[in-house]
Amino acid sequence: MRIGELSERTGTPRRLLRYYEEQELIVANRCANGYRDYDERFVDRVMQIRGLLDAGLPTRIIKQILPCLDKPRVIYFPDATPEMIATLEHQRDRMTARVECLIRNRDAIAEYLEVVRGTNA
Amino acid sequence: MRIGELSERTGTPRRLLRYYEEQELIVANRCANGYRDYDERFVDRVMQIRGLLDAGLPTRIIKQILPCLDKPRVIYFPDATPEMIATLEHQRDRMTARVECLIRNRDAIAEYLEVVRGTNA
DNA sequence: TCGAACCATCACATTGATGTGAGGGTCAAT
DNA sequence: ATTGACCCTCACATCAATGTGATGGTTCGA
Repeated sequence: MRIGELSERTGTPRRLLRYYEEQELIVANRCANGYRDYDERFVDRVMQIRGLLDAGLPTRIIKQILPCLDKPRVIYFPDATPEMIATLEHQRDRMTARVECLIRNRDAIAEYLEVVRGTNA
Repeated sequence: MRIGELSERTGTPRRLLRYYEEQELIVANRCANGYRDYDERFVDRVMQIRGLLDAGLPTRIIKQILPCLDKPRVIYFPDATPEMIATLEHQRDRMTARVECLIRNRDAIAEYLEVVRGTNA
């Protein structure tokens, strides 16, 4: 598929798909005429990127963790340098902290909503 | 306490404490000489702000949800307009989505790390 | 062959969260 | 009274993510 379809199917502006490519989060094939050519897997991949961006991870970090998230678990051990592992562990812990913070605050919001609803009902 | 102490105790640059005030996330008292004056509660409050920012929420949204997160649950119903409630519900759902995305990806990272560790052990 | 609807690159603008520094008060200790 | 360590405001700079538009090539159907 071309960039327009991927854009529609992921709800992502073309501009951003090109930007993600520039940041090396995705690598598109090119047709003979220079058009980008994506296969189905890019839909999930792009949604994953958007979710992570939305959750506060910068592209630089996403680029580092994406390669180890591929579905058919293919691990290229050459990539698994000690530094890489340390980075991943660090990011894993940061994500856990984020999750806790989000849950804590979301629950507080939910509780507030319930009190308000209960009072107004 | 003054801004320097709050900065140290929260690990937040003074610049940012002033920025949060400018964005109306916090409102500092002023001493006679114009210095900002914070009490203990600002420590938690600032950490909460930082956590939410780190989790990808913009100050504009944080400003909206903060008032309903105060510990001694004090609900000012004048604030609880239908729009406000709708906003809160929307943010609550977005936060849930973020949590799910983060957990999914964090677990994938953790799994990767375990496989790598297992293989190298 | 012409126009619509794609695609490309390039470049400049904006927004939000920050960094940094200038220019200048306050205050406590010397 | 001076110095050092605070504080103030203001303003410009930066960075990442994103918007927007200029300029031009490709494809396809009327």
